[in-house]
Amino acid sequence: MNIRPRTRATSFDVAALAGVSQSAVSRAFTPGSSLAEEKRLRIIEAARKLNYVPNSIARSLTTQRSNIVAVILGNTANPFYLQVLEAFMHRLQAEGRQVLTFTVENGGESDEAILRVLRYQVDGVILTSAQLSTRMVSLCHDRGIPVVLFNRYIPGSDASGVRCANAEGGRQIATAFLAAGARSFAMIKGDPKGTTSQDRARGFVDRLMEAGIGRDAISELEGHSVYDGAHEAVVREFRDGRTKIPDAIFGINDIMAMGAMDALRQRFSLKVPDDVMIGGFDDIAEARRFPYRLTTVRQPIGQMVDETLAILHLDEPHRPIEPGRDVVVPGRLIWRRSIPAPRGDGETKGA
Amino acid sequence: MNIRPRTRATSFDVAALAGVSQSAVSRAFTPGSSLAEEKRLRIIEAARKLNYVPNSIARSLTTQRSNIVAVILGNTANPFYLQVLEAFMHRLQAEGRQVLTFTVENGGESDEAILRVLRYQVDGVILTSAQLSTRMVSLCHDRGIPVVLFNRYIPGSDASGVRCANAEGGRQIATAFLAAGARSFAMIKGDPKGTTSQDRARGFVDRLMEAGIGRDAISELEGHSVYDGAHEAVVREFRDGRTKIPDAIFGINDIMAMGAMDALRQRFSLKVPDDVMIGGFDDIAEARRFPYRLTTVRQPIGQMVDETLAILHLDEPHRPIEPGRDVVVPGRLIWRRSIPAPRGDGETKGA
DNA sequence: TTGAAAGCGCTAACAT
DNA sequence: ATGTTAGCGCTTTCAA
Repeated sequence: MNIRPRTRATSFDVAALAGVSQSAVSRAFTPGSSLAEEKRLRIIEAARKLNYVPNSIARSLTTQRSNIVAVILGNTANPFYLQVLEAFMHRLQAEGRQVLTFTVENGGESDEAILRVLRYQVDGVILTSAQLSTRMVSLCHDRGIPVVLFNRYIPGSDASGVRCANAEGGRQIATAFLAAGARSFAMIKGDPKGTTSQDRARGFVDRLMEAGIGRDAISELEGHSVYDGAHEAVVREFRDGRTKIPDAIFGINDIMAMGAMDALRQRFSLKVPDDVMIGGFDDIAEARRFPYRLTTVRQPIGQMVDETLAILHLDEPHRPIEPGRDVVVPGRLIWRRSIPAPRGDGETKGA
Repeated sequence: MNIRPRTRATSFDVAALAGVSQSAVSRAFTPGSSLAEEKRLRIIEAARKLNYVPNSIARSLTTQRSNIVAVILGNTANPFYLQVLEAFMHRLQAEGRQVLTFTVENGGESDEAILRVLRYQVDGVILTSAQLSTRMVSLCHDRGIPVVLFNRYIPGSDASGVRCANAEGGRQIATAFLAAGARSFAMIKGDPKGTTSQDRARGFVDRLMEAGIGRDAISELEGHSVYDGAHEAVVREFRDGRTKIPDAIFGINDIMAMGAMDALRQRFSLKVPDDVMIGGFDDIAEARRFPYRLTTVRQPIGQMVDETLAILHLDEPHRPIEPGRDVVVPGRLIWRRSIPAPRGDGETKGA
């Protein structure tokens, strides 16, 4: 407590104090390396005395592995992605890896972010809800850094992606609406450049049209993937009273469904689901709460995270990067209160 | 596109291609270093051809600066801290720094997290809502790494902290309740080890007692700083009908106020503010929305982030670390609907 | 302005 | 099992 070293102890300092060679110190901190137990203990003790902490930066320089994974977030306004970030942090931390976090504008280009994380020799890059040029993908792949898109895919790209069965999910919501008797619809779409929004909308519309619903009975609003965007879109669309409020509204993601729901109640004093039914997608924690109790398609975050990490194969750095895999996992419809349940089966577990 | 280098180009490769020395390449990527403009251009061009990206890991090894700041999150279930993380990411990214993110159990020990980020030679550590042993603080300070606690302080500790005027905020909520005519109260407290919760509660109680309210008219619930915790605490407390529901409930933070509000409405069919009034703290985005419209004390996140970064003084690595500063910034009461406004001034801007 | 050379703290052959 | 040594890719004196 008295002396302030002012400078960090190195493995040499520890070696000197413990009376061993520097490489012994290195070995003492490398699980699985051969070192006499007695010696290891002596080294650990010396290290403790000197407040020695191994320098991972130096380590990375020689091993060519940083143990750092970059997570680039494209839409922090959507709690879903924060939940995803949390899941990645937990998993990666448990494996002894570090997470370097980045945000880019909602749905914006992540090229600059990639360039920056590349400098830090990250072992892998995870991208959520952000655009990515193919040039950046090959830049990463050329240096042996796998890139995986979470909840996105770029057709024909070298980058792999993990996503939910979006079109199928859209269909599920459509089916639920139909079962509840809806005949006119609106959907609030998100980022027009993102495949996620497109796919969900496509599945939704396809299913409706299969049921004989006309295209003109399905209107489209732009909510820009955020709460306020959906809120404003709804107010704007129905404010003048000339546009009839549809029987059912599909928010392409929960946060927009919530924005729409609040707008409907606040500005038009409508009841959900009595006056309008609403469906969402994601199953974020917020949407499960009392004021919303949103019927939605749950994205299995845990499973998607697992798949993402599997593609990254951080443990086997030398395994070649598999190009352009597109892993899709099924979502699950969670019945809550925002769509009347067909045969009164009410709220499913998970509410 | 044809050749896959399989190995990253180094400054030597670039130097060779550009016909200059390796140090020239280094200078070309170091703003402010003296290098003929013509040469710099040639180097940049060669670098582009080789897809060269400077290796920050190697750079850090010599400069002893990593340009990485660690953010350790102690309660990711509270959106407030995610908002804080976002703010830090924005600010730090804009300055060209990287953010290494960590989560620890809600209110848990962050010692292990510190040890891990220390290995990466981070330039500074920001801690939100987590406990920290004084030993870790000196470990960091001894190596010249400043630590600052966000929204927390440890009396007598060497670690600096930035926080809101918590006690004063608690007083403001109490004053608002009193003005609205409340005479019986409950407060939902968070992490009992955290000073934040304690301070807010203290200010709240002090103010009430000054107004002649008896200590027995103020009950205390434990909400563990999370939505569900507050929800359950409220249900548990009032379920049997023997405990009278108070006039006003203070959620020590917004997310708990929301949980309480939902419990009151869902389980006891109570109206807010007609039957119970509710006050919060933080002013998170969720609490501003239609179903909640919570009257709360806004924490000026931007200002707090500024103060935090000022203490970190990342630009002047050699300036000594100022020990144990405790910066407190004032919060502001935001009137919304969960407490009846005294003279009908209703919703303040920011609703 | 430019290049040569000495490290930064560590790992990993290699030799013992 | 342990020590010696040669780098990892960069920055930074120091000379020229």
